[in-house]
Amino acid sequence: MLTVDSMPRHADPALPERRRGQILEAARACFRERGFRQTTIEEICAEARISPGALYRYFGSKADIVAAIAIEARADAEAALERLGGAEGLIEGLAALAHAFFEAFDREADGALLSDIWAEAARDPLLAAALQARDRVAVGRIAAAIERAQAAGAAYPALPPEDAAQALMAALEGFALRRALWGDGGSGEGARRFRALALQILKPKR
Amino acid sequence: MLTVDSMPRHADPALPERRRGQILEAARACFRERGFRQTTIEEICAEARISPGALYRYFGSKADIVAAIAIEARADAEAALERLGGAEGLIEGLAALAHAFFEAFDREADGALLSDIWAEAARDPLLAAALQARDRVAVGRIAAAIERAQAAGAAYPALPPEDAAQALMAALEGFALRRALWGDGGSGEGARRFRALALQILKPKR
DNA sequence: ACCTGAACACCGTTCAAGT
DNA sequence: ACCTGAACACCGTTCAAGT
Repeated sequence: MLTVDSMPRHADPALPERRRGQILEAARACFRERGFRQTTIEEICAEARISPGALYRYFGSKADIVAAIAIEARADAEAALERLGGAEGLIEGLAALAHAFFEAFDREADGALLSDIWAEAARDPLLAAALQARDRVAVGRIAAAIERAQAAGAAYPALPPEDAAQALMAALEGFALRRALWGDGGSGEGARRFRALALQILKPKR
Repeated sequence: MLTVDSMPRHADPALPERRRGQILEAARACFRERGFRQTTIEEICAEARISPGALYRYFGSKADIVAAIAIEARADAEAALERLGGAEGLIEGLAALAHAFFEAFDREADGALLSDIWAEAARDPLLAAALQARDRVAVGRIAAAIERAQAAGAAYPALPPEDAAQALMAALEGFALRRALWGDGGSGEGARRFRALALQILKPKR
């Protein structure tokens, strides 16, 4: 016989999102501690106080978990894109983007996350597409900012804005990788180098 | 009783090198077919016609095998560094380097090898150091070529030669990654972009 | 000295059973 | 509806035994 208490209830609609957050939080803690490959699902489960079976209800695979973390980290960094004005703010804005980019990956894990996500993307077309989509937004924003600066007479790249933006993003990732692999330059060094490059590419010829 | 035939013989001193080559060859074939992570040691052994026990006599781990392949691939690409003259040959030489770099990784495996090696290096300090050593040579050679070009009046980067060289290598790796992850541009496209960037960084101001 | 291949160890993932 | 945790599957690596 059904009592009020035994009546079927609707599931808490916020549960999935909460669980995902709980798992990502735990995973981030573990990755920071031991790196992506050395942490086991079991460890993430222990940290999240959840069973493997439950975890796999919310993420399809271990790779999905890293993907989610890496995409969030990039999103954080790319918030700096919103503040990208044209004209004189351009170089400073790009330097801030670089700074945010490096910071985000330093914070979320050691830099290993950066290369792990690329390795993962190389064999997961869905992840590759997700990264590409973010990249396109970034390149588009930077190119637009360059065009605004050009219109204001504050930048004269010989490269088309789109190509310049592509080169800047490629270099940004290259610098980030160097930083991750061999701690190239302390905290501000990568950002300083990136800034110098941006200046060289974008500043007006005399 | 010892007969001549049963007397201990000196081992073939060339055997280790031959075995390593045989294993690397087999591994390259497998990686090209299926990518690094999907190929198992067992498959490499089958391709090399050798047992797991024998394989582990010549390589300490699966990661060591990838490392050896990646370092060879880089060495191939960097042969272009030797041909890096100063003055007007500079830009063309850099374009050739980029071309060789992309080619080498296209050939050895899909581009996944590029990101796999970075991911591996992020947790293997020995590999990271080996890559860094190669990188330092490359940066040094490029910087020297820039200085020669400057002395000849053919290049006037506002950046110090060393910084310009670092930026070029970072961008080269960034372009290579884009290429690997989302096939950015066909065969010549990455090299073309890199060339345009080098020109922008290095060419004299008017 | 060099090799074989069965056994081991270690995870990522699944699934039958619980509430 | 959501969860548990034991079992499974798959590989990288080792090692006792062979030649």
